[in-house]
Amino acid sequence: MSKEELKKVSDTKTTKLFKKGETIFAENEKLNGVFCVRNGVSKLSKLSPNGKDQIVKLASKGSVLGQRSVIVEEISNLSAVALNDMEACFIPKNAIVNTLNTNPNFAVEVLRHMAHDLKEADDVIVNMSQKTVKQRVAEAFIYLKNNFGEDKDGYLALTLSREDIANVVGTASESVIRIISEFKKKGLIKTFGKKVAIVDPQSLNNLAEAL
Amino acid sequence: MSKEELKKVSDTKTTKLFKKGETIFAENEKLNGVFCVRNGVSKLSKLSPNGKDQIVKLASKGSVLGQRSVIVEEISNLSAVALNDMEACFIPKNAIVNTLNTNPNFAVEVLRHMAHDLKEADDVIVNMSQKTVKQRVAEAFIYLKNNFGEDKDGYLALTLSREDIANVVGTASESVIRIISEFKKKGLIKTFGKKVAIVDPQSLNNLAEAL
DNA sequence: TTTAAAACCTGACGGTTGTCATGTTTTCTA
DNA sequence: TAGAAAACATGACAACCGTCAGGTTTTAAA
Repeated sequence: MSKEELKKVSDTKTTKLFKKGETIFAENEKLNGVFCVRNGVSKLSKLSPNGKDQIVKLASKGSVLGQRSVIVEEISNLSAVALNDMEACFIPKNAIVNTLNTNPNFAVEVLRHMAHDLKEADDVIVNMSQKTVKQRVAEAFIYLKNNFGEDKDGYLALTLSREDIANVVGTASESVIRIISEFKKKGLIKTFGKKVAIVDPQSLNNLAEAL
Repeated sequence: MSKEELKKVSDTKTTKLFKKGETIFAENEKLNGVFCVRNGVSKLSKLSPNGKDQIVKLASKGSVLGQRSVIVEEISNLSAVALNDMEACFIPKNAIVNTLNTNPNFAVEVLRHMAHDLKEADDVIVNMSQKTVKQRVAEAFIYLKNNFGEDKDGYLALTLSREDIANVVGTASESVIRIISEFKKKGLIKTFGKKVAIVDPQSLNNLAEAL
């Protein structure tokens, strides 16, 4: 959703706060508006029949949550949970729908945004189905670095639990833990508590791309 | 893309024919329009770094190919290949873009369609990352039945090669072959040449859903 | 119709990965 | 701050699955 267009609407709205771990909306919930992330990061996930939670996307500042469901007027297919303390503003459904129907530019902006998401989703499908767990973990670290950056000591700015990493990558947390300690032994990454820092980006990338 | 809206445009266009196996467009190709499928089925796939082709979507009558890339004005992220003899009409880029910018209804229709694709993609991500190969093969057969139907003898109307099934499911063709013969032994399916018929939909479904 | 190529099938085998079990460390909260 | 709960870590083990290697059958082309 376009930042400029949204600003018009969102600036008139008050900001909601969500604490770490708090649910913004659940799967199969009827949404009567979207949430625009101002601060913090949210995980969008879907429960699979085997009882595990698959994280489909990590949404940070500038992302809009729930737009898909609002547009097609369906209950949500994903749940959104705060990974750290978050600020988000709520935009009611009718504000969105009205603007969509009257302002072609807005519709096209939203369309562009969704087209981007769709491409990303295609890439995820290919990665999930063609790469090994080890490659996917390597890729996840690269993704976290590229999208959320590093802190002043070089550690990934977004710290995920081993469990959450497992849910991004689609594996068991034990496997993630094992792979992390393997990467450490090989000098690809280092850790401090839950924090992870990429030490050898080149080798990590080669591993992820199967070179 | 909305069938009504598209009809206006597409009815003025001539139909192109593609033979089985023919490429409609390749990955990383610049598209100057979209293809609207009139007849036949196309596979949309993406080459993964390990050299395997991942089929992301099967598109049949009514589907539009290439709209994502045209809308965001990027080269295509997928390739489209005919699985059987196809009829498709070509709609040039500017016709799409013009209508998008002037007709909000059209934009919203396209948006709805893309939102649907996005939800489907999310589901595929969950399936790929959380289910076993066996479950995914079972699900693929159910999908083929629900989306393309059966012929008069009860065989799936769309016949895929073992290789293509493997590329849908994200595995090796040998694994697909082995799983097919296992399903046959268990009385879940039967085959005649390359053709597959679902014999026990209930059990097949239970298997796919991990019940 | 003959022949080559492609698709299909099966077996063997080893690496990968999920599960269970158990122990340690960290985090949360009363 | 003590105790409980959650998260992290590691080992053992079996099932899963990809790969290789060798066949057979089907398809397509000469």
